Amino acid sequence: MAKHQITIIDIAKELGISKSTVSRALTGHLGVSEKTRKDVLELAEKWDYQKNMLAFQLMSSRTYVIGIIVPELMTSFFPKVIQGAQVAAQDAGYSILIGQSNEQYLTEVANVKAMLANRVDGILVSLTKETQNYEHLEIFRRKGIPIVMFNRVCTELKTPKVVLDDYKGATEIMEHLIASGKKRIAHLAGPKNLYSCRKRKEAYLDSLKRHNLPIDPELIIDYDMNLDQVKIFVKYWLDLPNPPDAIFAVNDPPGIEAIQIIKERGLSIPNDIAVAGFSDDNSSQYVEPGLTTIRQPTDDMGRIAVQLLLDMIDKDVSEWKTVYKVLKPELIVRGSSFV
Amino acid sequence: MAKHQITIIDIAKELGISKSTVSRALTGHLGVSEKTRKDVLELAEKWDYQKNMLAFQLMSSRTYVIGIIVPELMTSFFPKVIQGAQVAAQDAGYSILIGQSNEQYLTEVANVKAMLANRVDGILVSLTKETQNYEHLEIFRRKGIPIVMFNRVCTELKTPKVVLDDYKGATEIMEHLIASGKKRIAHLAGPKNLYSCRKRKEAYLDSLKRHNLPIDPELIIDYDMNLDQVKIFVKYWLDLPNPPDAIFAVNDPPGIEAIQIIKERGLSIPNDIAVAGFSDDNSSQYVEPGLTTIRQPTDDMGRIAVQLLLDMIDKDVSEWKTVYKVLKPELIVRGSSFV
DNA sequence: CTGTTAGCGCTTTCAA
DNA sequence: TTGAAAGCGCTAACAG
Repeated sequence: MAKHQITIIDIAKELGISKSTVSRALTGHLGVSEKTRKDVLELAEKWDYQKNMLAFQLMSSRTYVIGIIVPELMTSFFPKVIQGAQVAAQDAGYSILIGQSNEQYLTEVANVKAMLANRVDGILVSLTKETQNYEHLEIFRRKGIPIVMFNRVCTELKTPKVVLDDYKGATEIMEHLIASGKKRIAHLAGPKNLYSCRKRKEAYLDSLKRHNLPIDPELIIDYDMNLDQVKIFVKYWLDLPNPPDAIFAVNDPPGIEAIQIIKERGLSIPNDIAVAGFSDDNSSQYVEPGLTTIRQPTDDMGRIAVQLLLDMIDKDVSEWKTVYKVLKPELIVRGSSFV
Repeated sequence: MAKHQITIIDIAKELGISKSTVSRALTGHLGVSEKTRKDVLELAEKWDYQKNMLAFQLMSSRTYVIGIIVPELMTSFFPKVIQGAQVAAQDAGYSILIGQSNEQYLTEVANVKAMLANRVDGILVSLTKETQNYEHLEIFRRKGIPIVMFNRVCTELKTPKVVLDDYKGATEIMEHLIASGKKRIAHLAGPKNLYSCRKRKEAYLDSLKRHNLPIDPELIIDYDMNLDQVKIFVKYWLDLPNPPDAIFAVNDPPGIEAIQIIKERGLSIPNDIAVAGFSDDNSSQYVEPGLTTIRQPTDDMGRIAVQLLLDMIDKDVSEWKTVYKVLKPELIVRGSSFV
């Protein structure tokens, strides 16, 4: 490992000047003669000099890196949010360090520790479905490192959050299904500790009440995001003496899965059973029929989360505000609920 | 910004001992009294001490970070490879820094520079569709930082590569289509500077020749991965006096798009026209009919790439071998080509 | 305009 | 078993 990374000292030696002068020339400071500056820049270019950020970060105690921890990258949702975040971060001179928790609490904790050790200037977090303890995130506040939650947030932490108006989105789905004449709507609910899933379920229940439709406990199943089980749940519903005429899934993957199963049974979608999901996954437009869903403003979510974070960086903990930013959902009606 | 990150000095001060002793206790070195070790560890735990990796990395000139640069995260392919890489890296005590080049050469260069500045111990790269100049990657070799290419590789760089046997995969697709009785197979080819796309095209041409099928230039269109244009190309083909009876797209997104367009025309898939893609995107199983495609062993690809990289780290540049690892494709036949 | 010094937090000598 | 000093590469402060 003959890692010969060029340093300021190398350049200084070659040019026979002091390293501080080289540093000044490189950072574009005033007070360097035109000739010296030119010599330094030329040699740096020729030798592929790259500032050792490690050293710079160590002395400035700033890394200009924002950590972002997401539960998964398989559905298109998080990659889209990351894209939005990346653009905003880049504009402000920050890089993004991505951590993937794979929906596991322990991996999330490990990611958090790694980010802490790497001295990120702040982190954006979207929780795993398992996370119920927030000790690992509270450390950030204690250490004065800003943290912004997005999408998968929790009420226990006092910190800015960017979320979709899940209640409104779910209500739009329900209103749409009910307006289509559906009366026995089943709900595949998400993990109970995810706030957004609770909100969606709440909207489901409230919508039924508002329209004086009966709430049948048989039609509500808590789904822990294990796709393999969807088949069992949907078949259970289809086999009921009085099966549902619509299924509102907490997000798109199980909605897509449900469509497959219903088609296998030879039932008609949406006439026999309508299906709706949430979050507009890439695949949802391609299923046959297309899956009715809620589109989230992913770009905005990433951008706003970064902005909130940048606002906190440089400010004292005492000045931090716990903004709660709620974004608007957009109903996307496709063939799974509408002919 | 009252960032009060606990340091070894803080602990040393509190305990009234020297920082070197604290360091020794923390790193589990011998030659520390039981009591001192216990005191230090307890206080560290109590105060949430996190080693400042920046400082450690600066002195050890090792970051234990592997950079991975991918062109996009929207299709499920790269996230899957990353997942495989992440597991392998984690097992070896490395973290992964993800850079997304958005298929833009300049962004790729910027990513590379950022990784260099952050002193990653090595990088995995999959090129953008635009990349034709490899100067930014050659720097790594000069600096003694290992680099492994995967999926989107180039012949110009002497460095280990992990790729799918694109020629074989494309041949399997072609053999399958031809065996299904298709005789006028169109090919939506990928960007010319992507080696894997050239190989797929080569297989397309060779397969036609082998079966004494005519090669019609009208049926070969170079597609620059701009999805919007697919509509134009496919319509052009459909409007030919003698339209194709099958379309082999260089990857899945345009294949899926083609299916939509053909269906809009009221043509039957696969009877009138069969369609095939490449890489088995998540969405491909959900289109109607399902898209015939080639599955890549994404997990293996990520894992092997990391292994090759780790083999190079610590070794001198002179010992680096330019392994060329070729993985086996798997043909996935779905309704778009088979009834 | 340029050189010298000190220090970011850590580990690793070398001494005691 | 412990402490003191040096150094990783950089920049800011202070002299000259």
